[in-house]
Amino acid sequence: MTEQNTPPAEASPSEQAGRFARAREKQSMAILEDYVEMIGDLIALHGEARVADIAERMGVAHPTATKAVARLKREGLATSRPYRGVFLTEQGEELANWVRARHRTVVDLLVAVGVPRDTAEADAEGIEHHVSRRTLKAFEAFLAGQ
Amino acid sequence: MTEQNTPPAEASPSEQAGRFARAREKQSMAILEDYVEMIGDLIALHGEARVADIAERMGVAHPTATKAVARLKREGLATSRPYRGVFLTEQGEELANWVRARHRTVVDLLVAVGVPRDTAEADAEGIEHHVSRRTLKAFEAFLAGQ
DNA sequence: CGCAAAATATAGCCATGGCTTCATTTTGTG
DNA sequence: CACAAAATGAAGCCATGGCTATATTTTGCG
Repeated sequence: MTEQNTPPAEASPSEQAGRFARAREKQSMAILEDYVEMIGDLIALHGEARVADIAERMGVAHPTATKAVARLKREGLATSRPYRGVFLTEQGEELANWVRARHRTVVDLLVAVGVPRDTAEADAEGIEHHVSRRTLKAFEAFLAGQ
Repeated sequence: MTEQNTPPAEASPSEQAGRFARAREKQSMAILEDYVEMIGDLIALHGEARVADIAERMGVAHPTATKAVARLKREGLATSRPYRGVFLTEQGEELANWVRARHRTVVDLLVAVGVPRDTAEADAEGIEHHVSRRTLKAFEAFLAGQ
């Protein structure tokens, strides 16, 4: 027994089920978002995104990055030709910009409430994907009122 | 073009790779944590956790819940006998308490920075799994200093 | 007490996102 | 300019976490 916690109370089963379902949906977007942002960064940095660089920075083997790119293409977020670099479609670029902005806001908020910068960067990598527009708005307002 | 964002800059490739790898690890713990917390809640509420209830509240089909329970047993977090309810081991209970406390803290922090309560509840379901101990400490300190 | 309904388990399918291994194409250098 | 090294692609494996469909066991009620 570590602590005494307030027992449940909570919401109705179906409400709760919906929350979990939505959290799972967001998770399926998360990897897509990560790759899109990464590709955007690499293009900004090197003029193009090579599969090898994507893989290295995502911390995965290249075939994994290749598969991810295939999925991005299927979703209309990226384009590529065999043995050439990867590029973002307009839609992909928009998503990358949005994701990058959200990432910054999340990090800034964490720092604003006292989280050390490097911890904030690390945690934001997972947190950001679950921050809804509503919550993001609240974060922005809070930061503005600092 | 939606916005002009600061280009990358960022951290070294290997640092970044490490962050993504860690975020992925946390993700693999997330579902485990969700189920453990849910089982703890149901036991507090009904004296036992039935597979059917777990499935309903998690918003999944029962075989999915059964599989999850099997994994929890493998990990030493839960026990069960065929056609009987599911219970937590001591380790499972500790985890459930910790997870529940973290969830509350995350919701409270979101509310404290201006997120509407129901949005906070929903987003917390995904966010909480990526909140490190360090960040949690910062959240607690911030809430205490309100 | 027996039997139908409800709960649980089992089997087998699918997609995802990792991986390794091997083939192919590009690249750059001697 | 040829060829080795590097980059990319293709194939196939594994675990996870969903699902449906089908068996089995418990349970509760007439």
